[in-house]
Amino acid sequence: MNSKRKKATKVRRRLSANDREQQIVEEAIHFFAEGGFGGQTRELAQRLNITQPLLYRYFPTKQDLIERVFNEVYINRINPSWATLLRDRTRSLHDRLGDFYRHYSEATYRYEWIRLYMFSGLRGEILNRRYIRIVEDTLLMPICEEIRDYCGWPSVDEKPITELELEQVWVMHGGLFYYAVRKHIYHSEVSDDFPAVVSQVVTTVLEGLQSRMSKGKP
Amino acid sequence: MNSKRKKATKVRRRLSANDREQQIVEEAIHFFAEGGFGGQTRELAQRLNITQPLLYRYFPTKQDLIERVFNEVYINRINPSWATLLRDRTRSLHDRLGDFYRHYSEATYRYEWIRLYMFSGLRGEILNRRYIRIVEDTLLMPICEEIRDYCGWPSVDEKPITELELEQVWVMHGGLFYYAVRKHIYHSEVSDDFPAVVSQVVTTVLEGLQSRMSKGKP
DNA sequence: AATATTGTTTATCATATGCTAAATTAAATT
DNA sequence: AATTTAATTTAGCATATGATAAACAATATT
Repeated sequence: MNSKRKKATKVRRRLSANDREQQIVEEAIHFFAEGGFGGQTRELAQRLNITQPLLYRYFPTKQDLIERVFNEVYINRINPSWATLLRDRTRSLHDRLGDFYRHYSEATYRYEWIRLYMFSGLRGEILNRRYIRIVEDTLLMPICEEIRDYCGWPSVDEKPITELELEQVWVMHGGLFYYAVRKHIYHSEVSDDFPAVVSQVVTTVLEGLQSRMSKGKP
Repeated sequence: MNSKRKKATKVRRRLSANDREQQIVEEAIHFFAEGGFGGQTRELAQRLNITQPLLYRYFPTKQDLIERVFNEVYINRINPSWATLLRDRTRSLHDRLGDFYRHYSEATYRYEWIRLYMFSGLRGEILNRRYIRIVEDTLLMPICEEIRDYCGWPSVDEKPITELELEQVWVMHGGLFYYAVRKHIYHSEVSDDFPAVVSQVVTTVLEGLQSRMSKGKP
């Protein structure tokens, strides 16, 4: 049994190519999220307890590894069901937005996600513009439409969403995102009750917009 | 006269120590804002049309230059008169906030400012936490107080500003800041009428919060 | 058990990069 | 004009860093 336990606890020196590759990607996510893409491959290898040239067996260049990290972190992170949730008019818009931001924040307001996203943006990667486009089209525009309905404004068929309406929602969305920036990038003190913040903000925005209903806007 | 013009237009090869130092700092601001603090001193020197070792006559280390850049960009950027402006109850709060964000955005929503700020944050510099502290104490808290007055809520003496009230203002402030992040970091399309965005958002937030007055909050 | 496969390491290259010392030369001073 | 001062350049060091080739060794196959 001693030998068995030994066998069980012994760290396998060799992993299958698939396992090793996945292990490298996982560690690279943490590594690059902490220090940016300027981080050295030797240091990454050290954290993995492997030699640096081994990285190059799995990823021909450092850039290839970085792109793999992008794919791992950002592909399929936007759940299509969120748009469905947002459009479910059997529920109050306040509750829908609260639920949505609970899901959305769980998926994206994470240390690695936020930091890699900002590093990527500063690098000028297309990733960010692409992601923003998707957020706008599949999440913010639907929110705009639901706000139209909530406020009793004309439907989108009658009048397209204006730039200002979208910007209004962007400020809310960006303001909530900025909560995560303060937390994970500035390491600043933030409220530990994010759902309460969302509830408060959503209420304020919805009531604020609704109060214009009588004034004939948007 | 020919010689005189020649003399006037001729580029001086040697600058006074002060001029050269200032010139280096100016270029370093643009240089580091573009590519981050990992940018090479040789490339910076090339942009200045000087040799790289000359940089080290003015700044003993690269880090010293970086710190000088921080000082140049972030010291005394918060104008104390803004707080005065915000507290001027002879004007409508909507107008005061509009004016404030016009000034504030002119000072900080700039390519260099935004990007260096984010690079700095990702690096873990104390700069950001220090700056946030100042923003909170001298700008956001006064805004919270003015909102109290606007909504007819109890004064700060009777009841301190709650965490949630501050977070509400942070979301507005961060949302507007995020406009600049979208523009200067993601290079995304944003409305070119920022004052209109501010006016819209401020109206929404103020009306939204005021509509709770009857409900006995904050 | 012998052989083949492939995951891993060792040794190393080429270039990048922060920084220094000494030489050079433009400008100021005498 | 000669001399001094100081801004600037030339040459180069030490280490960092992405990447490669070949040797090695654990595991799978025969």
